[in-house]
Amino acid sequence: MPELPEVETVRRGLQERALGQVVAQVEVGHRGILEDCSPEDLRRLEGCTLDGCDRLGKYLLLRWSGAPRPTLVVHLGMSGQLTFRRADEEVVSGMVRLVSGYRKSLGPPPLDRHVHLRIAFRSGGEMVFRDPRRFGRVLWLAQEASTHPRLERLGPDAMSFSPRTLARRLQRDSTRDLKTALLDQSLLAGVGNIYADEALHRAELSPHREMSGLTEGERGRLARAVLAVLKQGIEASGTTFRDFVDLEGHRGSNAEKLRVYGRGGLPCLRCGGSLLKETVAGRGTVWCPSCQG
DNA sequence: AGTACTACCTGGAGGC
DNA sequence: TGCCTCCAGGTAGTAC
Repeated sequence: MPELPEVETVRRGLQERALGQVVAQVEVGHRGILEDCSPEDLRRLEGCTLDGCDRLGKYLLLRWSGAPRPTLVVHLGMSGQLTFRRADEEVVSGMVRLVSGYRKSLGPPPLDRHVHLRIAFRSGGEMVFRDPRRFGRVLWLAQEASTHPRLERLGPDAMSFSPRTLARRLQRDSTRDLKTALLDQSLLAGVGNIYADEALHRAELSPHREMSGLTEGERGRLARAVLAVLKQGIEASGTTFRDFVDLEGHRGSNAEKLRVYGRGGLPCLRCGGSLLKETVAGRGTVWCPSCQG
């Protein structure tokens, strides 16, 4: 379930490893992941150079040189994996490994049924988007200045806030419960189910409380908690429960740091009470009724 | 207008 | 062992 820290992990990988790559060939597998664009649109990337990689909430924005400077927008959905390997690397069990002795590509193998986009580079490397559950999406912005309804709906990126400005932002919410508000990408972009639960636990606030009913102190606590859990997730290269991997196929290490998500029925690590798992805002939610008030 | 709920999708886990 | 059912969740669309 890639949320802001997982997407940021992939972005940093692209920044370090894939900038400057020139596209040789674009292949599309399942075209259902394409939104408002066609395989023919994506093939216009051929000859373009990857020269920037930004992130907005859970969306990756891959900027390419060459007029009119197209942007490829990628959302990893639930199970999406974006990986890159150089010509002198191979993929073993999903992980990118250096191969001894440079081996020129013998031509790409057929796409596995979960690979929906493969971008081969002139260097012999390639970038692959794989997504078994197909909740992921790829959007195509033909020009630098163009945008997309999905991006226009997003609020400010969660990591763009200071604790104080985030607390002020949260104050604008109405009577919705905290869990619902944190998941609303138009309020702030990037928080998903895992980090919402972690933030609420850290802030010692019940997911059922109303945002508009928080005291100023509680809102400040929540804002600091949101930023802290996201920061911790980024530092651990993301949370891998099942599918998430970074650009090189490595799992993130934040799962072992989670204090509530996936721990329903187990003792609370803060007070020892039993963690409750229930459905809030239509999502599995784990929290501690004895210390989250 | 603002809010709430459901469909989409597949692999893995658990039950029998 | 094998088959069936259920569950996970981000987003858009629909219903209210």
